[in-house]
Amino acid sequence: MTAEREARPTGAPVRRGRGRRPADEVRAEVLAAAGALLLREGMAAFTIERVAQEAAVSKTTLYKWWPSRGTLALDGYFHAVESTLAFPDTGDIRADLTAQVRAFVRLLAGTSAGRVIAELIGQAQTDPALSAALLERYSGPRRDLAVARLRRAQEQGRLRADADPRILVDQLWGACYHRLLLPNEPLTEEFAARLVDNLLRGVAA
Amino acid sequence: MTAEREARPTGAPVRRGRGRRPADEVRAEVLAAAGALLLREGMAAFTIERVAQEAAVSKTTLYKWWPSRGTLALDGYFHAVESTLAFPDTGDIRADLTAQVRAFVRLLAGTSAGRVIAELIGQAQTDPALSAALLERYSGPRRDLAVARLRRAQEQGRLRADADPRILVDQLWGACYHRLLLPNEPLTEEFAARLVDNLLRGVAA
DNA sequence: CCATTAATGAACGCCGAGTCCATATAAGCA
DNA sequence: TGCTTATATGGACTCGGCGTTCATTAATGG
Repeated sequence: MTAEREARPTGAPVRRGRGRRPADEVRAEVLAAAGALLLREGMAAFTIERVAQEAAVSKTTLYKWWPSRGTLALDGYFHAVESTLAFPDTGDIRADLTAQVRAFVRLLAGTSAGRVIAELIGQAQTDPALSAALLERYSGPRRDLAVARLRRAQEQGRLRADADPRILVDQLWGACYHRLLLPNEPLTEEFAARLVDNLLRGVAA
Repeated sequence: MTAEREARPTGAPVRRGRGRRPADEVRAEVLAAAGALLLREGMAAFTIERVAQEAAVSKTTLYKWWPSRGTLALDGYFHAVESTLAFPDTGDIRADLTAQVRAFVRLLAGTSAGRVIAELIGQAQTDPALSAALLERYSGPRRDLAVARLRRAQEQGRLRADADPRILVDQLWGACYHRLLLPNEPLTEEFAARLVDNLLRGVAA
């Protein structure tokens, strides 16, 4: 008697009946809806109830698969931006660093991803599950890539051997996060370039 | 007829009757309760309702004076820690920077202030009122002090004249915030010292 | 083709946000 | 000093999201 056979136009999943459904299908719909909602309206509007509604899925399903709002948001973000994890090595460490930090600044300041990342980091400060996921799946891997590239530069004698690559990462990307999260000063590509410059040349007179 | 004349022991304000009360008195009780709650249980437990209860004050009063949960928390934090804003100038820029960044790391990693600051910055990402207050009353003034000290070093010829002090601030304190907010790596005093070292000497081979 | 399995959806209780209105008290005035 | 007025106050109220429970229904496998 339930005559609910409508074609799904785009984006808006139709309400299905009750009962078991293929997990993959549901998961895909959830991630799509979560990512879209996140980029469109930000973390403030990103509520479990809202995601359930937009994905045409029950809250129970969400709670079954994701431990917290934050982790769901993180998965939605990854699904939406399809981040390409790579750190090219042209042999020129200065050029490579500058290119990477510039690209990062462009991502943060030029797209809606910046706000989302800021809100995810913010949410992580009071959401242990998100914090763990963020470290393991986002900042950790990126940090590792940068450290690896810096280590190679050290081996090639382009960088002082006694400089800790892990600390350099904080002084390059951490500085960008600083301007993202506490925006007293603007986040520009010129800023990115000067970060690299300061560190390589040193600023002592 | 209301026989409610009890001595206020410590910390726990007695319930008063209805009606107007001296604003200063109420404000002091609110800030004390807010600060204590914040340091004791963190931002997750810091709810308007909870503060109202612990300060023995009605929610209406809180909403009348503070635009958001975050700004109330910020005021409570300042009331609790009595931050001493100073940036000594001994003439030795390296020593001064190292001392300041070290002290900052000690504050972040060694006391409960670190968690609170992290949670405030986190909350600010989705709370415009807190964001504005944080920039104007916390990060802004601190940034200005550091920039002023760096400018003096430039005038004295200790620092390259073409280095932007504002960017150096990001590469020193921003790096610390990075390890605070995305704790993939530990936040130690040795880290603080090496931040200064890297920047002053440069890391190019 | 049917029995088993397991995800689903709706409803429920709880809690905190933010608002409204009658009230009691402090402040102002005579 | 005594009264009036102005205003902060407190409790009640609505709204919305969280997280859970339980009967239901479809997918799965023999």
